[in-house]
Amino acid sequence: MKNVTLKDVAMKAGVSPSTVSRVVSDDSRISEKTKQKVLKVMNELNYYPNSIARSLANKKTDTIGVIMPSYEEDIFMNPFFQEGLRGISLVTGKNSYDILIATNHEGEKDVDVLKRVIKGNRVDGIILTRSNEKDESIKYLRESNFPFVLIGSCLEYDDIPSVDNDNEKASYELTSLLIKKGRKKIAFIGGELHSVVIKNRFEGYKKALNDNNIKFNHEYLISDKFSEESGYKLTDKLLKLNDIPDSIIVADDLMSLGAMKKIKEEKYKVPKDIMLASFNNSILAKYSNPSITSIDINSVQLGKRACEKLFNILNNNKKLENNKEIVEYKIIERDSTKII
Amino acid sequence: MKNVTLKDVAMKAGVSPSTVSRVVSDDSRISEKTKQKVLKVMNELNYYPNSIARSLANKKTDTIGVIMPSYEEDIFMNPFFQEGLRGISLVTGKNSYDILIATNHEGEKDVDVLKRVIKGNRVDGIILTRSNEKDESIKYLRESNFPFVLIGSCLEYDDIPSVDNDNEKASYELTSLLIKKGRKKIAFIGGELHSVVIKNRFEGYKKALNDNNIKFNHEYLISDKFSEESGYKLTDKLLKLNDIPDSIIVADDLMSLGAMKKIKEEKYKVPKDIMLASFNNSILAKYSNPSITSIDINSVQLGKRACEKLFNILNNNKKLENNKEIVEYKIIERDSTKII
DNA sequence: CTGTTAGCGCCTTCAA
DNA sequence: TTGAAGGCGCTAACAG
Repeated sequence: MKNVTLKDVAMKAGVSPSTVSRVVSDDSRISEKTKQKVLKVMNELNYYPNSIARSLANKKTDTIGVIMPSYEEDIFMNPFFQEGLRGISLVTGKNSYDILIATNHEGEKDVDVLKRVIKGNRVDGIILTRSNEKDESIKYLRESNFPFVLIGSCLEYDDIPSVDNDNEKASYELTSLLIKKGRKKIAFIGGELHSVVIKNRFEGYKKALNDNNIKFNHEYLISDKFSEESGYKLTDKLLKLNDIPDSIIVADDLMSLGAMKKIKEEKYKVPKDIMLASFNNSILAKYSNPSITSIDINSVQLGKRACEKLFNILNNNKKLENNKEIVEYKIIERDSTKII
Repeated sequence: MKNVTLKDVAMKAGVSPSTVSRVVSDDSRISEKTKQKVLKVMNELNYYPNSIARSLANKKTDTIGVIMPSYEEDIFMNPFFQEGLRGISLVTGKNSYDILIATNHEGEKDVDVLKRVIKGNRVDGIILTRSNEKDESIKYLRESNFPFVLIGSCLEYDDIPSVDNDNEKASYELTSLLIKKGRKKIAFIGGELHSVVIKNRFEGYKKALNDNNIKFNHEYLISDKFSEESGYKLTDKLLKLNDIPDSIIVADDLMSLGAMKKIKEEKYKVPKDIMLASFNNSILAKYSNPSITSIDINSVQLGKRACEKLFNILNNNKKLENNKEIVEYKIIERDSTKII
């Protein structure tokens, strides 16, 4: 069963293909009468435009590419990405766009995926969902001048359109909260250190210590992968120090669950012996026992704003809006930092 | 800066376009020598094929469509979809495919999205991530004879290529577990009742009751949306009955957290007063307090197998393999059903 | 093994 | 307001 083409519609309606094309793309210069006639035939024939052919002709795909972690990475499962995707899909839907999730083909590095997708004309724009130090993808996108928005921040360039929380400030506040509660031996557990988010959070932590005349103890900074298991292992290290911390800032809820598990196993009490404060405020933090104080980073909003910004760029709505947009965070204080 | 085309490569290499095309598609009937020559030029010119043009010419997009819940639905946030997507992306990557997430454009119903994507030639195949009773999407896909695989089951047709757990059996086992522990007043909290998964799980529950000569109490079956909040509210209803249940089967971890919260608020003890057993075994179940017995449905595997099945269909690897594939589940028993 | 010739289905000048 | 013609970049016969 062959697909109905624009030509078929044209024939049956007794008009030229270009006329039908104009109806499809809602061109104004066309009489209401022929428009209705064509629409009727389109309906009768159950015609749908071939979007591949359209894309080829007008160089527009009505698709944006979202770069997620590759399936091998633990972080793929972080609720953050799902929430961000939800925000993005809300905006793409409103703009009649769809989303392409490019996956790493055999042997492809992240930049290769980008190149293939962009040079292959598969998308009109890109959303990056995270950033690393000296990020190759950002570098490539910037140099190729392809429309994109970063969820996160970029350390090297100042002209990257991006949406992010003020992670440094959030971390500063979170650390200050612990200090206010009388804690001085505050450790920091992070995910991969080349990740910009982690760097920012670490900076805020260090600054808070500094501003409160607490000297930074190198033993108290440890980091590894972004997983629950890694939270567990890192905490184990902390608890084996001669001078164990009285509180921990953890860069992600998932990791903090691992941390909590280890702390309990070693018979320490949260928050009495060790306070715990974390980031991302996924549902995990709320239902942990004790519940975990966490920074709500509003991931859905991050995705939403990133996508809106991308559409602004695509539509050339001048870049009057600031390149770097900040989404508000909120400290959700829970039992893990409440003195009882 | 115009993109380098196949033609440019052909000229510079001194061969015809078709020769270059053959190199791109790794056609066998071409001499190693010219192949190398062309590859060299492709490299020099930094050529990438325009995949839109390819698709138009050969009617193949190297993309599969994954139908997720729309952004308005609470269930969008269920970890299940993220895990399934991870499994899918593993397989698409291996097959050099990408994933299109079609979003509901303004005013589009679910079937409309399907039609647009399929008739628009945007994908080679579709993966449906859930199913409802009298599912319009399934009906449409089946009738249009478009390659697709369902993660889940279909009640109406027997010839739908699908991958699913044996949810009825799983639920039967879970219920039997509670019965074995001496519970007789077992309630069932489900998500939307038109969802096939819920129906299956409910059937298993009922069958287990039946086989154990426990009469099914209609007051003990309640259901609503697939959210934490709905779990909370539904449990509230249960606890207001004259004869409150001594255990609850909950159709999803997220809901069971809501249930747990309500139970605690009303000062009942889990598992002593009320046992709780749930489905999906997301990390939430593990870290709840008390931890929740849950069925591990192996979502990543569901996604993976669904995608592999889809590729089998696309490659005409005869349908020798059974249409309905079952992925094993596992009961993970935790504190919420352990008598202490 | 390689080149030539037509399209794939649509959009976009340009002319009428 | 409409139609004709050419082209988007690539592939698929068909020759040779």
